[in-house]
Amino acid sequence: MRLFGDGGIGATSLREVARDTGVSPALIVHHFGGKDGLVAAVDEAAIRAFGEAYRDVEDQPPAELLRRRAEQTATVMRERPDVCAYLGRAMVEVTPGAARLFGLMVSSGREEIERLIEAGAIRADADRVWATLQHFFLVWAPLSFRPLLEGDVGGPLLEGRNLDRWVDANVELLRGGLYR
Amino acid sequence: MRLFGDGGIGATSLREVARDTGVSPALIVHHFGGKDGLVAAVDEAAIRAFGEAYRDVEDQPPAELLRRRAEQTATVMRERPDVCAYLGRAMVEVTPGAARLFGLMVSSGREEIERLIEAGAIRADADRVWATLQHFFLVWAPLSFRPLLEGDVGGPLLEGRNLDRWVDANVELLRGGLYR
DNA sequence: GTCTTGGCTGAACATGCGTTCAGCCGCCCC
DNA sequence: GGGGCGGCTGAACGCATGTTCAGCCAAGAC
Repeated sequence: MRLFGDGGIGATSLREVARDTGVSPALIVHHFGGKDGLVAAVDEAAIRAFGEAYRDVEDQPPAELLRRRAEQTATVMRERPDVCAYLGRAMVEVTPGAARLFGLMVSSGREEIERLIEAGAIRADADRVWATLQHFFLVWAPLSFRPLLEGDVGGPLLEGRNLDRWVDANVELLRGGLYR
Repeated sequence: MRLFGDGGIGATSLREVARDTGVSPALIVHHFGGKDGLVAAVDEAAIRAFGEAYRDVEDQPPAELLRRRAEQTATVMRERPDVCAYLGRAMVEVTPGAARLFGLMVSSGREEIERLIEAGAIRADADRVWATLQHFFLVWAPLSFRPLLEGDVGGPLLEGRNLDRWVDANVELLRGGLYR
């Protein structure tokens, strides 16, 4: 997961993984059936690790729910940067598991938005599809653009106190916009 | 550009490009000095094509400026989907040119945000760094996530009338938020 | 008509890839 | 203590990649 996340999935060879793990390439094939199998296993592990952060989040007031979601992602970033780096890559390399996860997040996000609109917590004239995607992008783009962020913005934008600032910025943007 | 945008830069071989163009792989090497040179040339062409859409946008009222930016990107998506597909890929594969472009967009976006804050058009307590990145993500994420969007959401989300909806959704989110 | 030039190619090269497979070797059962 | 077994490996395979290079061949100069 760490190697795939750092170097990209397609660009990381089985031999690299084997060398890093201290086993032979043949063993990886033996266990996982090939590189695709390995990717599928890593997908599953990453999705499980990420999904665990999203337990018991129901029944919160809308604004708090939003903050909770962002905070949970920030927590995963802090505690399992490898998982986040991997999922960010997997999303843009369109791993089967990542596509599944995306489908899940979009459809459940969509349902939640519908619910929030009905409850009057979100503007009724909001575009349901794009509102869902905006939520997704604001949370996930930092993961997928991480190499770019760290390479050019410079600082460790996705660590420490900066993550709190990121959560705050997202919550404030979604609550009240940026312009006045 | 089209092949790199569709299949990814690292995953598209020189031979594929040669076959599609009707020349020999050796000619590409002869002209561009190798695959890296070809990527650099495509980078430059894409950045130029994309940059041309951003001419003469100064001196607009803030809210209109925002809309103009989004509309210009939407226009490029409509007229040069190849450029957008390529740049979306280049951003996540961190091509040298894409990193340069990202640096440029972030620093100029940052300056603009400062200006808008001073002018009172943006909340003074906004986080300058993250506000810049939010703008960037909302505009660029659809480009980089395009394969995912089309694969899973289904429809041609980045075509026709959907692009207008995308622009509207972004403008409304940045102006007034989503929740109330 | 001949010569020169330069765009362009086919064939080959070294390298690295994912994968296969015969077989080693330490562990557990009898 | 001997025998079977399964985790694990080294070496090889076929293939695709980026790159090199000697040389073809049409076009322009004289």
